[in-house]
Amino acid sequence: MYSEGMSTSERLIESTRELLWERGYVGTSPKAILERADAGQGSMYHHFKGKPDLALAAIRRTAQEMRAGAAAVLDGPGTPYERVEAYLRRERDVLRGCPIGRLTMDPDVIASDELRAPVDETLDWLRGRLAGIVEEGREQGLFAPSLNGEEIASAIVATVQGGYVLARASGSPEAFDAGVRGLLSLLAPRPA
Amino acid sequence: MYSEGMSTSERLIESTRELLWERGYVGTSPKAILERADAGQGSMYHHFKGKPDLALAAIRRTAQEMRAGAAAVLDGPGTPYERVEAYLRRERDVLRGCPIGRLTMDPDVIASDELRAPVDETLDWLRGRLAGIVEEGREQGLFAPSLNGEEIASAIVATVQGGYVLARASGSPEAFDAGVRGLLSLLAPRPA
DNA sequence: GTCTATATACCGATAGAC
DNA sequence: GTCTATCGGTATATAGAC
Repeated sequence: MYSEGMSTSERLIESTRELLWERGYVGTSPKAILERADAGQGSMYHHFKGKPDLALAAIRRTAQEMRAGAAAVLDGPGTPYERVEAYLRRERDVLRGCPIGRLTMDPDVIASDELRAPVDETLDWLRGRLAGIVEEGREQGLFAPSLNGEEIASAIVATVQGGYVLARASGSPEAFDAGVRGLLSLLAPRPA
Repeated sequence: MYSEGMSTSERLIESTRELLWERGYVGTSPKAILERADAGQGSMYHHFKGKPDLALAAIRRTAQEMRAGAAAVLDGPGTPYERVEAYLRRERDVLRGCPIGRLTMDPDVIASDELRAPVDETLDWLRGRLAGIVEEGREQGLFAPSLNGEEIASAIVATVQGGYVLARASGSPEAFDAGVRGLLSLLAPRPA
């Protein structure tokens, strides 16, 4: 399933990342992970303390990757509006949902401060980053002075996370795109 | 757990509704349902064909209830903006998440057209209802002519659904409320 | 580091007595 | 309608050989 150059522990983490994305924490069994990683029981319990420990490694890596991807867009060129737009219109595998956001619907993840931490930190970082960009745009007179950076940032991230919900419910990315277009139309910079 | 006047099949459905909300479909076992309903294996398989059949009854009822609750607010008095605001600011048990929306993160629900149908229909109905209200507001000159009812409606529902994600990630309703305030500030009617 | 064997509990369902 | 018994399979982990 993975390139030969990948260590067993790497294959375990990558398999876990995929399964957590597809099926969540509760829906992912060690057995399924081992089959996908082409590894035996012994390997998993040698490298990791158990399912929660392996999941934590997987979640941390996914969180890190998500941050890097978002940062690349948010640090890109353009006006604040253009950077927000680039983030919202960014190519996504919409029907697969957000590998980080979906974990918030997992009771065992929410019940564990350790597993929840990387999820919280990632979304919080994203909101903070967007809030700064919105504030920047407001100072430039691009956005109305009545807008609050933190609040708009929350609405932006929520629209994306909720867009996944709508898309998966309907089985089509259309609702996600509609929500993004709607938010962008509300956010459109005032004509100079 | 339930009033004595409730039939076994009613108790089974109610227990399933609670567990689906708390733990999702994958995370809910017949055993847990039976314990909560104070019923035996035999009762469940007498009244229902199995777990999917019972879950379907529970989901349909929850969907029906959610529609009725939303309709009560959306059909209420006030301008279109005020009705959208009433919907967004409506009291919610934010940290519990949406009992319908959360099902979209359940792989077994998404894999089954039958289980997914009530979820899809409910969110679709909600979007349609909100789209009508936004269109109404636009005709009244309350909202900019550039806005599209369907798109704004999608953004509204997505903000709510995504708000649950942010709240559950952080363990606090604050992010949900911030997103709602942000969206409302963007939507605020143009001064007449 | 990896393997196989083993363990206890639970999964979702069926059978048949009452 | 409800109960208990039973089923083959899986969940998550440990033990110990190699």
